[in-house]
Amino acid sequence: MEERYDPQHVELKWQGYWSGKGLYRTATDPGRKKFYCLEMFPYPSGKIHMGHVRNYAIGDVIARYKRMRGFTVLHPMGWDAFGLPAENAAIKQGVHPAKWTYENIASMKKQLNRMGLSYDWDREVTTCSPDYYRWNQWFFLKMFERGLAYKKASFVNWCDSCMTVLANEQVIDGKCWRCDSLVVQKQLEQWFFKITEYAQELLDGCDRLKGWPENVVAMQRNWIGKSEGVEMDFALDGMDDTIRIFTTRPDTLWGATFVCIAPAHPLSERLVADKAALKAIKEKSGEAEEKEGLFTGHYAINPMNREKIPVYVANFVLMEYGTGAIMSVPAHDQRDFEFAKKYGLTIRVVIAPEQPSAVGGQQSAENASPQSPVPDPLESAFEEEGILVNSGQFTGLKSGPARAEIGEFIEGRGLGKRVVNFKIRDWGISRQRYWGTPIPVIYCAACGIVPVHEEDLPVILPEDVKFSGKGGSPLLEARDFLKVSCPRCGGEARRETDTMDTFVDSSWYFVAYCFDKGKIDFIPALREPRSPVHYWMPVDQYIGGVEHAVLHLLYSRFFTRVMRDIGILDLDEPFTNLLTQGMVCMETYKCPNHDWLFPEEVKEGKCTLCGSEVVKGRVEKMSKSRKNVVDPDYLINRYGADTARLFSLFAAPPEKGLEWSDSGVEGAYRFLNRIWGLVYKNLERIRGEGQRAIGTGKSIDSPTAYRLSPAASQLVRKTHQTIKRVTTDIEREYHFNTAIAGLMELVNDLSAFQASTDEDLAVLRQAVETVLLLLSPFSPHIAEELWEAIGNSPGISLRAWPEWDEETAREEEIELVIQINGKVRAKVMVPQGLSDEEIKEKTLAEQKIREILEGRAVKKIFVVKSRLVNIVI
RNA sequence: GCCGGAGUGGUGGAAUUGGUAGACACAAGAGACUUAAAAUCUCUCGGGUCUUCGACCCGUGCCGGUUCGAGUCCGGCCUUCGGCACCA
Repeated sequence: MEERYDPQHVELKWQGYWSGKGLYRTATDPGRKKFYCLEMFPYPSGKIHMGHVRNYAIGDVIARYKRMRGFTVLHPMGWDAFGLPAENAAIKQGVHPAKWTYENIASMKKQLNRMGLSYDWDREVTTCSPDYYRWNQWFFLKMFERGLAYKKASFVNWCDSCMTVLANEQVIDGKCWRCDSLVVQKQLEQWFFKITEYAQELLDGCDRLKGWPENVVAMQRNWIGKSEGVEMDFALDGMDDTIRIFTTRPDTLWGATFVCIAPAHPLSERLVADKAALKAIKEKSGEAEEKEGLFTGHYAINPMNREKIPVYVANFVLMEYGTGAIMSVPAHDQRDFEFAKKYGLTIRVVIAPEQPSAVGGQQSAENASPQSPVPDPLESAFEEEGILVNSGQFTGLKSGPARAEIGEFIEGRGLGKRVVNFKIRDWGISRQRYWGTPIPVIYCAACGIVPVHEEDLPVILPEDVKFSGKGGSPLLEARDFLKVSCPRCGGEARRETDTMDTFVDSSWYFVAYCFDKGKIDFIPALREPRSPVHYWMPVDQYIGGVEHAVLHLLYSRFFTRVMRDIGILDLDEPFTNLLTQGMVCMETYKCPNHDWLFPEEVKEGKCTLCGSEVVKGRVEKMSKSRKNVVDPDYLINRYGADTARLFSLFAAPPEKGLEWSDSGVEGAYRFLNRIWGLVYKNLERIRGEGQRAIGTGKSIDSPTAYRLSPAASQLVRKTHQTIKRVTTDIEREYHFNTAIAGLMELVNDLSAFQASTDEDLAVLRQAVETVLLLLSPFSPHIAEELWEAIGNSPGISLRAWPEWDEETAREEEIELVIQINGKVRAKVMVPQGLSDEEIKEKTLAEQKIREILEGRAVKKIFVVKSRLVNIVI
């Protein structure tokens, strides 16, 4: 029996025990309530970082807690294993991406296991394995059948010297990250998933994401970007063509004094004579700061007032949104205003601000005087709503009603129609990359695009390819892969060489875990209502970084609906509750000679490399570039996983940023040591006497059950209060930091407790057991070790979570706070459960209060039940 | 610009539905133990005033309001972080 707390020894022992017994294998028991707890799976970069530690510690506490509460828990882990870094490693180091990836997985898995995370590794999922990605291909085929996967030409970042498409992240200052040559926008045929088909549904679903952080929901809404307006045709003067524009402000139609079209608009080539100027504006559009335009020499007719207005090509108009053409209302749109100023165009006011109405009450009266509510039309556009002026028959209406009426008018006259526009665009999934899922499509000269037959899946990514580093996908050189016969006509054909965006892999992995032993098979699920998918989905608690607030989470919501429509899922939303944990941050240090320094390179404010004074930087997200990183391995070697977990859970609530501090880690370590010492100090006594008393069958759950010393009854009470506190803190928003604080309080009381009688020892034992049970989700190894040490059979993590008794937890006496006019004047101890009248009497009888009240009239007394009295004088 | 958070001691952070501001920890200081140090344990720890025990005053970014009572609710600002960004 070890006397000293040795985390390495304890943790290895219990990790071996857990895996040996298969303690965290998923138990599918339809009789119990299920709980699916999921953390975002990592990219296997090779090493875990503190962000992982925090994410997985949070998830593990929830999984362990729910298990103790009697749920059947699914708590899986896997690998988001396709992606660029593996390919870069192949180019730079000559390692095959598969080898690199699987080696990284092995070492990261070791690290995760050292943290004592309670995963069911039987369900491990690796997205680069054919067993997994065949289903990517299967989904693709299903979506292709439904027209949800399609091919179209679109603009992409293209590097001419590397001959490849680049992701936005690989374009640095408009240049290729690899060869530094200028990146151009090139039109290429690309595969898309039609997420726009679900835009409205994804938006509506936002209202039902009650368990998601508001900001994430807001970001999703924002990204989907619905706006309602009208589309209408402006005829070109003296030509047969018309320009279709989109506006959300039909109430400003009479103020339209020019029309702008996007440089990429199909009409711009035809309308502009000066091709060189057009080319210039096309090349600059996108990142240009300054608004620039080019007069086409043509005029359009405003259909409302038959006015002839000039048509411009303008760099601030986007082809991708709306119709790629706008009517410009400089008086009421800031961008149009700036443009009109620059090119000397007419600015006509058609919306007047509403007068501050009397209904507004005091505020508007107060605010009215200092600044005039009427903006000077010459300084900026008036973009708010108001009353229409100079607007023909609609003059005098308010903006809102005017929009409705004008909308009807336009539709009635056949001038245009009311439309809904979304910002969200279809999801381009083609990547000219090797390390990804092959898109299961074959090109046949005779038949065109032919999907691979379902029974021919998976289309295996060939391993025997060359990584030249010269750009272009290695698949283009893979003859055996490329050459294929057409599934339709049998003729000679060629495979698609593009692979899928890795976000496809992560859009449904949470469903993959539902299958036992990772044997994914959606085909029976199509018919079988008892499929494990239906049992486990949706994910009850999802935990991950906020950086995925839009892409991954939105794609997953989209995929879930597609899966529903295919018939393998019976729900709309994949994640009932979402917790976005904050970043792990740390101080930064900078040396005048050596730039950023690792924390260990700083000693007493000096750089250890050159001895010069170190400048303290901001607290920033841990990152290699800032060198403000702590290696989880180092931490675990030095303090153990229990300490690492405890600290990262205690220092801040999970949704907030976590600032790393070495002394904070020390503090967590000290706390565990205190518990260790506490148990071993009393070990002989609570193993013997304590157990005997418990063994009588009576549990010490009420101070009145035995004749207990006041100190012992206080400890029983505190124990029950702590169970209540820890439980409610976990249940309510997963506030582990306050739950742990509660545990610390109980441990502090326990340390001070002197047990003399057998009853005292029984109380002590019960309190210790409670501490260990409550601690076990946070720091499971030490809890197991001490649980066994005091004579219990191992396996604390599957024990029932302790219950508290409301009656026992209640204090007999309460501290009554006495206020006079809202200020605290006295505190008295009073028995629990007095009536308001009795409390008033007690208060007024108090010596100090009598002194203060001397000669003053009491106006009123407020009593807050068992807490506070406020006397108004 | 738009959307969403956040401003509380030296620091991280507590404070159910308005009801004792600063739980719990870190750092700091003092003491005990020790030949000494580390570890451990005990005490102090928002600011100020006063004659002490103790008492009183001020204090949750700023200004105002509601209320017996505001960190919490309302109105108006300031600062800061994150996201989107010429979306018509």
